[in-house]
Amino acid sequence: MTIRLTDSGDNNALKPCIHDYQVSCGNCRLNSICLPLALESDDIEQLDEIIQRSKPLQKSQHLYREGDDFKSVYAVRSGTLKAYKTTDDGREQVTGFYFPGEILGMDGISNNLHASSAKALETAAVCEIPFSSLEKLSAIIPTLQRHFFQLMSREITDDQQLITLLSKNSADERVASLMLSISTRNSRRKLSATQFRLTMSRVDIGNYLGLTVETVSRVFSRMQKLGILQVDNKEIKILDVPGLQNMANVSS
Amino acid sequence: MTIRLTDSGDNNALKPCIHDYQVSCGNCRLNSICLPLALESDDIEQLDEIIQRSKPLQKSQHLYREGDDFKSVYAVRSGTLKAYKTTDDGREQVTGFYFPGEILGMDGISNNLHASSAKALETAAVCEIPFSSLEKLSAIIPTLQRHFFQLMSREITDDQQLITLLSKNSADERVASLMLSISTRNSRRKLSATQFRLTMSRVDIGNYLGLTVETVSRVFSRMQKLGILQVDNKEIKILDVPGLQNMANVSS
DNA sequence: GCACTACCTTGAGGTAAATCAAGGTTTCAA
DNA sequence: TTGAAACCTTGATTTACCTCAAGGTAGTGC
Repeated sequence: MTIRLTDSGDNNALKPCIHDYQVSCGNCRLNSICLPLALESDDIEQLDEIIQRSKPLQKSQHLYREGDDFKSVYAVRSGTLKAYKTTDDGREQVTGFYFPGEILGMDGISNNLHASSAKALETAAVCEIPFSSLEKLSAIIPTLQRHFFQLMSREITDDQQLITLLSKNSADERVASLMLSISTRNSRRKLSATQFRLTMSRVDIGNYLGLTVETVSRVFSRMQKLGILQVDNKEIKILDVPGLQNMANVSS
Repeated sequence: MTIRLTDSGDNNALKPCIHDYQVSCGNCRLNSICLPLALESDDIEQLDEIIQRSKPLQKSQHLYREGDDFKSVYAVRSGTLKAYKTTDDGREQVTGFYFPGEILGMDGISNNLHASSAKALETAAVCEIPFSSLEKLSAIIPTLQRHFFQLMSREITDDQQLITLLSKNSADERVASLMLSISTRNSRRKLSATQFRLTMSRVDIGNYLGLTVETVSRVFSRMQKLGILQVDNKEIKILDVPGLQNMANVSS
């Protein structure tokens, strides 16, 4: 992962130094679910030019902090991040988990300051999209403008979903819903919908769902006992999808 | 508010018939806090042209319903509206209250379907802003594009605020926060920050804050007993602003 | 490999808010 | 003006989740 300029003396020495975080949107395997979605190939090239790819974040490193000047939004390339706010009385509120192909940082647009902090839950790579360039490009590529409006709107509906979950659902329902959400997002990325490793701690999950660690832990134990989930620390296997959906209280 | 065509026989009879919902953005007293904010006067004229003003909604009439085709976003001109979703098991989740100068309907952009319903809490007038026109205009008026991005971002941060409130705060804190929010939004519109009439029922408040009616009612009684609020049914008078802020647990 | 720390689980007991219940008030239409 | 429906308040009881407590497990740096 480190840049090794002293690798070799021959003329092709630079080639192996083009690291995978320098892959362009056109080649990126996430382009069908990420910002380039629905763009023409020459539009993708224009988008490519404004995007900055930097070296990966280490676990627990911050991408930005609440109150930082807002300059860019970010697309997750690999790994997972959590976004969180610190409340007036110093406690933490996790506002979202972000997986590859998802965009974060849009909450900073309104005041030109990041409204939340973002931290890597594991080694993670992101594409930085300078917002001023994105604005200019949006004005000339209607599809891009539309798509970015849709992404922001999506963030709103996701938040509303969480509001409903927090306001109306039991601990069991909340945890079940999160497991289903992770499952769905995994399958969008062509990963297993039934088996995955949680990158966030029980504390983070509880924090996101408005529950204590103990409650989250008890829900997992209960689900395991019911044969809905197989839980081995962070390793999750969904054994009974309909059972989980039923527990989450969702129709279909 | 009623149309009186038989008012008078003289030539000026039509003048009083130009109702206030036909006022242009340029003349609207809300233009400093609404969508035209920060626009140049000729830009405002262009915006004016795409905006449709129709006759007011009666109390409990819907502006749009969850699942309706998404065509427009709306700016509240007068009155109050609530946005709500119906959960899978048929219960209602209020996702927001909208006051004059505020924009609603942006959650419909992501799927081209309204993600929530909007209902008037009292007689209310709105300006309809067809989204496709707004998109086109945004591409040629950078300030408008920026401003609309900011409005959407603002909706996201507001939702995150509510998420935190639901996840971390007690019933007292939630109700106190809502009272402060209404107070702040009133003063933005040059109305009294300390005295107002609630347009929503206790059920709506509870629904929005993730509480039952009974709890909301008890919190109001408690606040009254503590001399923080004077509550006379829907009429609210804030007697002790610092006390209310203290109860809401906000740092000033 | 060991020790330190962070993380996870389980149990017992307490509590804020939900539920259930009943009576009062306001609103609105006939 | 009256009656019905919607809305609001207050009390008693229940409950889901929190808090406190303690022990176990996994990960990490020396």
